[in-house]
Amino acid sequence: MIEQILKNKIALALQQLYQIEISDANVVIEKTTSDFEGDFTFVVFSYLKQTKKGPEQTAQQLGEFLLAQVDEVASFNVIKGFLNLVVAQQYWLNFINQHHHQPNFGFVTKPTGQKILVEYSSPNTNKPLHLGHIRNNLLGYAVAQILSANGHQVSTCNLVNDRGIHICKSMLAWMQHGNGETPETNNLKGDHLVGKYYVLFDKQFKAEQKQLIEEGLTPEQAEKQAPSIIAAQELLRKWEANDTETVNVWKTMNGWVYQGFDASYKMLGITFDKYYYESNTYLLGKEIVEEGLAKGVFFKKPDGGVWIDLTEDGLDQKLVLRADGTSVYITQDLGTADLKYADFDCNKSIYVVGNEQDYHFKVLQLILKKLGRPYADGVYHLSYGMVELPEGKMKSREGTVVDADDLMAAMIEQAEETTIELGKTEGLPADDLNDLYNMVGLGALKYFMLKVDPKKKMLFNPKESIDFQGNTGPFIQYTHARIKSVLRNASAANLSLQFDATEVNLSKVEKELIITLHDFPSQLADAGNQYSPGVLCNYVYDLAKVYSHFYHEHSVLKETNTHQQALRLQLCTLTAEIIRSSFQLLGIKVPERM
RNA sequence: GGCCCUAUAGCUCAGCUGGAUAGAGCACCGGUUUUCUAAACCGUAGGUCUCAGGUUCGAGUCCUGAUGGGGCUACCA
Repeated sequence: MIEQILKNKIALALQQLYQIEISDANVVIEKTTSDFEGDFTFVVFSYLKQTKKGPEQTAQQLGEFLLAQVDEVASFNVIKGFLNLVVAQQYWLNFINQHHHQPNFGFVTKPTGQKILVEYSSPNTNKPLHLGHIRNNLLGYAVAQILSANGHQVSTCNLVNDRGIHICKSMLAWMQHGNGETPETNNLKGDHLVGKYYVLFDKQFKAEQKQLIEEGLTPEQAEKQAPSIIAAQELLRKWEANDTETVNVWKTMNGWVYQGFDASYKMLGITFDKYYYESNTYLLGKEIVEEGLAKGVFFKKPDGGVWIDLTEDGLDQKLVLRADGTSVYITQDLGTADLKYADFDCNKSIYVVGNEQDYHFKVLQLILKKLGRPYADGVYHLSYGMVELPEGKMKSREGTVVDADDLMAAMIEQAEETTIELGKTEGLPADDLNDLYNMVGLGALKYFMLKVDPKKKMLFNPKESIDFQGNTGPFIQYTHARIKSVLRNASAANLSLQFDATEVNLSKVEKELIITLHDFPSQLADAGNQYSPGVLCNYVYDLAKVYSHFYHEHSVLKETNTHQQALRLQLCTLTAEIIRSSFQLLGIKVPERM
């Protein structure tokens, strides 16, 4: 790529002209702002002390050096300390000619040797997935795909939180009020059925608390003494004692939930290489506590609880094992971290988990480091912000959640309405239309969630639904469909894809399009390095916009210069391919027509 | 109390390791269809980048402090 050549030669120039020693990796060049002539810009200000010359003079000398030494540099101009370099048209034409028909252009095919495990989704099995889970799932899936496209060996896993007091709450309510109701008898999706009883428990629990408070108890007392919660805790004890009936109910209800989750995951288009279940892992980590005590990393308090003192690292003291010998969250996570490392031998382990657990993961990584785990440095918490509604935070127990299944269905329905409204249904069979509604509705949803910087909280307004115009998934899908249409027509007319470089002229927008296409590999790398699908979203949107501009300025099929036409066809081909492959990484499908 | 995140146009968001006149979309107003798909394109308008200092050739970006919003931290996961 040209950037590398330029950096290399700039480093050489600095060394030969001014005896400045700098590695080409540290040379920074950027794309020239559109208001100025040139393709790449090198800013000389920071080198002036060493060159002992003025900015214009320094830039001028560097420009002359590059012009003489680098074939690809056609000309240059200097404005203050900015050296603008113009790359020869031949370079751009060669680039498009070489890569226009390369599938998965920009993907790293040579393995980096890095093994990465991405844990995401990690749902509780007491209620259906909601909007927040959608963000998690899409992020985890997309990040795994992007890392894979960057040449890493990526695996994914889902740590299912299938035990604990919250599950017992749903179980209890079902045992009390379910009358044997099942997903089949009621034709209700399994996870929704279980969620219904979770809400029912909470209602009952709240009512009991209210009554106890009226009877003179404090709110704290009422919360602890309500019959429901006592019964749920009893159920948890029975579960831990492996009581047959309890375990059977637990298995049955979790089974319903898994069926429901599978359907939702399928709809979302996400998969996992491995499932971990907390019921199998929740006892892990106790040996590590022993190990830590022996190593002096942990210490025991008089009551028997085991702690770690992280005050020197700017954190607090943290409990790692209760006085009664039972685990806390971090105990299990230590054990699970070891387990994952044993299973996958990964040098990078990514946890896609909400930002309310920032502190927890800081602690986890710190403990792993202090224990001398070889994989500790590779632990990375991909923290994402909450999805908020206009009314504020979602509360699953209060029913103010946006359900994942409902939302997806609503998006697809919206896509259908809009498609019909625009009269785009002509000539397509019903099956294809249904596929299209799915692609567009889910594409809108996915793009909407992925384009936002993960660490920022985001606002989702279900009433306004999601736009299909502007910076959206459907706009980009539409761009793809239009290109495909052009390519279909071109193929029907047997148009040539070969051009002679001496017979073509690059217009401004054609060149802009080539430069944007050329930039894809580095954007993909950025998205990988930053674990941010948003980088890719913004890039593809930018590409689609540049293409649209090109589309409106030039016609392809009616171009009479066959060389120029071939060039344009190549531009179309590569644009469509990059849109397709990028969207694939984001988990979004692209239609051939829409 | 301590720690973390965040603040950019009326709204939702970009702005990469500091670079030239801070960008999109939506909404608003105006224009474009004998031209390969108008879910499109073009144009107008909209900004003290929360505030105050500092670092330097140069700050939306880095540092310090203040304020607003969110989160975590007191044996839940």
